[in-house]
Amino acid sequence: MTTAWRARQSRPGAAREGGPITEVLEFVWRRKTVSRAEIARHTGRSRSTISEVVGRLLPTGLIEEVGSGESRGGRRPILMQFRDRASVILGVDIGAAHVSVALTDLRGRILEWREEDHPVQSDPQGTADLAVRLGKACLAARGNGVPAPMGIGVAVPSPVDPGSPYRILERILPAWHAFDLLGVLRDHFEVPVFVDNDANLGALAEHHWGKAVGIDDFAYLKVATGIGAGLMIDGEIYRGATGVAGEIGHVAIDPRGPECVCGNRGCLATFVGTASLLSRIQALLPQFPQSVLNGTVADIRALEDAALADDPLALKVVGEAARNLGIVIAGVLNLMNPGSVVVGGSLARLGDRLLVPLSEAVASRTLVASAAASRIRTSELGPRATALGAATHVLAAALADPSLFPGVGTS
Amino acid sequence: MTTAWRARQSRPGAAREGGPITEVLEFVWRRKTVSRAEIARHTGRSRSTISEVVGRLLPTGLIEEVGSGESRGGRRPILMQFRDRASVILGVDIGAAHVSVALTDLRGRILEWREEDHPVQSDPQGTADLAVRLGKACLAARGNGVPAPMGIGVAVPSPVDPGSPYRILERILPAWHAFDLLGVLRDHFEVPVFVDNDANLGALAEHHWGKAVGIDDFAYLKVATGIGAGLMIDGEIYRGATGVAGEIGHVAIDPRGPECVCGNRGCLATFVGTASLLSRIQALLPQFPQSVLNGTVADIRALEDAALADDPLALKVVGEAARNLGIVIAGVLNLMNPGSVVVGGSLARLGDRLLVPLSEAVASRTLVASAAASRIRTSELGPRATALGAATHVLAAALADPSLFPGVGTS
DNA sequence: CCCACTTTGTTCGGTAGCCGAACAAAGTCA
DNA sequence: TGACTTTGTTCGGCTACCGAACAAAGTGGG
Repeated sequence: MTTAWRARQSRPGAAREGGPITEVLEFVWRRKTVSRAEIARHTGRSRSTISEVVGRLLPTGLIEEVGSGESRGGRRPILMQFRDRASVILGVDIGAAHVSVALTDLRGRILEWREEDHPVQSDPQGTADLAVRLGKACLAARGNGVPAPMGIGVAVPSPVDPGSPYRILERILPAWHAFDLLGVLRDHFEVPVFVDNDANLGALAEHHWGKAVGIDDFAYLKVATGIGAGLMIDGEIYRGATGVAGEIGHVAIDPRGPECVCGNRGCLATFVGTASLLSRIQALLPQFPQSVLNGTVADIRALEDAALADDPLALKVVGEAARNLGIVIAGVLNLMNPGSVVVGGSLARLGDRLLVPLSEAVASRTLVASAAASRIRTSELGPRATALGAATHVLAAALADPSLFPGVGTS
Repeated sequence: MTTAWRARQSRPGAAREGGPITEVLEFVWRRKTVSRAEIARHTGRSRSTISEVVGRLLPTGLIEEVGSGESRGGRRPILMQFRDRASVILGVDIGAAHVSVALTDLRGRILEWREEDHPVQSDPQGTADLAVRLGKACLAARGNGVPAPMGIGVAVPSPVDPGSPYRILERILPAWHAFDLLGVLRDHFEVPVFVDNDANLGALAEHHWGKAVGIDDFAYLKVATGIGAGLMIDGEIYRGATGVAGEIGHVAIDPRGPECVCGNRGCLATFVGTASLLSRIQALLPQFPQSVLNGTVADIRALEDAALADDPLALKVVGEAARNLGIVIAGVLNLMNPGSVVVGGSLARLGDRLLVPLSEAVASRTLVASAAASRIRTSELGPRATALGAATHVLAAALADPSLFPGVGTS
């Protein structure tokens, strides 16, 4: 029963949301230094309004005055900047078999980092305790200078229901049924806690710090143990009707392909999942006796390292995966027409070794008109991208509504 | 350079856009009859605000008072309703080889209908003239009772650039390069003109009058001469970065399939386009000598009629197309997780004969969790859906911003 | 050096939008 | 008949924002 009436003629660049406080805050955040008059010019608000808003924002500590700038023929402007160190954020990455925690400032810099393997699937309480412990370790390592974080973001390897984000993981991990991970974190740190799917948060990280800065419509593919996509539409993460948008692991790419655990044939997951890649190595080893992978323990990191060393077997396996990935990405391009595609996850470190065969597969399956095909890139955020995205979620919430975080200027 | 900062924690049902005028207008439109107090309760605004807004809306003629309703224990409410006949709208459907025009009231009722075949692809000026002539014929047929329409909506069989919607059709139809169809219509009727892609407008029509009423996230597939999709996301039509979102005709579904005009292999268009279906009939005719299609002129309408008569050959061809369509729809479900899928276009009249094999193909390719798979339906709007959607676009614009249409209450 | 002109930032009414309270009108129910 | 409800309107007030006016602080030409 949502509002049925919102379609209208598109009006580019006329969107103004969240009120002037948000507007000013986001503008200051984006620039290095900026004056009141400049804000007024760029936002279209009057100088008096901006002056008043800035006056209310200064005591929060989120922005600060920082000397005066060059004159443009009149009085010199008072420059202001965003206080990146006004507070800190904890970003928690719950992986399939590990937990990692990043402590970041408000500019996405990772101040501290803790990571530990853990049987996440079978042990919810232990996972929650571990997340708390790692988070406390991050805070303790910074000493007295850093007070309580302004919020905690959590990335989970599972769809998140947009309606009730506090029931998570149940679908995929039965042991987590009704376990309140967020409640544990909230009780321990006493700050707001946000959750989202890991691929969605990876997309958010790319949107703020990575290859999708300034691009409001793009698709992010996380290629690691599993495979998932995060879709950003008009600057917001798209979750779909029931929160499972982007679950592309079981898109069929070959009706005659191998059987998948989901019961179908030729799912993408049967071609590019970790397990699939490793078994593919085993199958091809006899043909590549001189491969560095021969005799080693099958491991996704070993595969990546071998590919980076231009091992023929590794390159062949990666190339096959890239082409299959390309089939799905071509479908995404044709259907959604994103402005860009960013490939993340551990395989992204392969760079062009992944991108070249992938782009070829995409180009051969996309209309020439869809020039977006040329804008496929690999992420450079590395293995900490997911935790960073989790922290970014909190930052975005803070910029959108600073009143949610009253105790920011305490530091 | 759009606003980079809009991501935030999802807040269900808290969206309030367009100001109270729009809000009241849309609410009255959706209900049959409604009182001021009821509007206040449902919108969350105060009674005083609603009273004032209604006072400003009444003289426009868009809404009217219509007696009093049942008491709920106190004073009887003054009921109001939307004036469906306050104005009329022209909806123009530019097809591949025909032009059709619908004259509708503000409730989507088609008051007049004109249709004529025309070589659209090669004759832009003639097409524009025909559209003007059919539009005038519709208006003339209603006699003196109906004044000038409040606006004109145009559906074109081509992507529309969301940034500059006045350059259309060029990509696919070179003869239309720089031809200003919208300008011709605007000059002749002197009212606002809106354009969009036919599949997008089909989706809009379903959203207002068809199977997607009340559903803000869904995918509409138009299956006719060609195949295209219209995506509605959060109540708005999604166009993608360059306006070609939903162009699914060349999504690859079988890497070993037949070659397509686009140069790839196994495109959806090679399986379900009109030409493909007809050639498939020819290929199978020898196996079905008793088919009613034997000896007739190959024609898409004949195929549909035969299928409706349960002709085995027709059912086989339709079933194959449905299964191939199902592969793509499964991909759409996995990627976008829409709340519903509506299949439109001429093939939709086959109903369950299309839907049953299609749903089977989808179910076998979708995760069980994605219950959305069960919500695939065929449109019932019929062959006038596209023109109706074009008119609906104008209606939606009017409800969103009634000030755009000053001369409404003239009738 | 002086004076006209700019730009910045603040102050100060004024306006528009919306709300809550109060109130009259019109009803129900015991 | 009287107490209580609901509706719709009026009115005072609050908030957000703007434009105009102004002081502060600069530039540049003569």
